[in-house]
Amino acid sequence: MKTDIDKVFKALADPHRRQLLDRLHADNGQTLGELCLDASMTRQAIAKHLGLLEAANLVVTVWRGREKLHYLNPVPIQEIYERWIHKYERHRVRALTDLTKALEEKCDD
Amino acid sequence: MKTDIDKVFKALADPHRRQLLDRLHADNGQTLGELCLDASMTRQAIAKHLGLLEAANLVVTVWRGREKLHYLNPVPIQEIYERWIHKYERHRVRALTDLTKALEEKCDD
DNA sequence: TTGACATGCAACCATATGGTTGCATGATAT
DNA sequence: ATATCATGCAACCATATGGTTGCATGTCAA
Repeated sequence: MKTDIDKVFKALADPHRRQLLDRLHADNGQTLGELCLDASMTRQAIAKHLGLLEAANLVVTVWRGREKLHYLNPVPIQEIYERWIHKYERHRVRALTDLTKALEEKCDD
Repeated sequence: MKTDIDKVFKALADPHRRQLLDRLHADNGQTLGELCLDASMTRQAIAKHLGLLEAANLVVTVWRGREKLHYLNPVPIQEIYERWIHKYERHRVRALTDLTKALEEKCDD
């Protein structure tokens, strides 16, 4: 079984999907049709990408008649930060000194 | 051609690779052999994962005799935050209100 | 010097992934 | 009512990905 956080990382791994999030970030609540304009792939391909983003809870959808509106959900991105990136930030300085020390020793040969 | 940031996102997409980063975070400068202990796959598989992490500049290596030491490089993770996550954080409240408003309208049917 | 040890390289395999095409379904507008 | 529009579903395909096995290379230690 995939963890929630794994689904989010996987969803973010594709540049097209990140671009879709960017487009929703610029203009929230777009329909599938709108998100397909000026795209270099078929509607079905984009619908699949949106499906993955939805499964990762990065996008939430609302039906309005026959249109499906797509909204950005910023919560999982925030969780990636808090549960994963943040801990590396805390010890960032130590990791960097480890690294530079190792690289210096390398040059002492 | 893959962008730098894309390589980092791709590298972070695999749970085994994130686990390797976690292990280096806990104990920096480990050899390949050490990183293979208690792992459920072959040395070669782990070496491939480390190769991707190195290509994404998330890990930097130093040779010491016949051993290869692996160090965590926190810089790309920080860049992911600054160049990508941060902008979503800034408009987080707006995105959330967009979302809840849309969900409320959905219930007004 | 020779054997053991740490790692690299390459071929190969199964499955996942990203994309396509074709058709089905349900809502809207005339 | 019916044609059109927005979307979903399913089969299919090529390539990417994650893993394996087998062998080669270079370093250390006896």
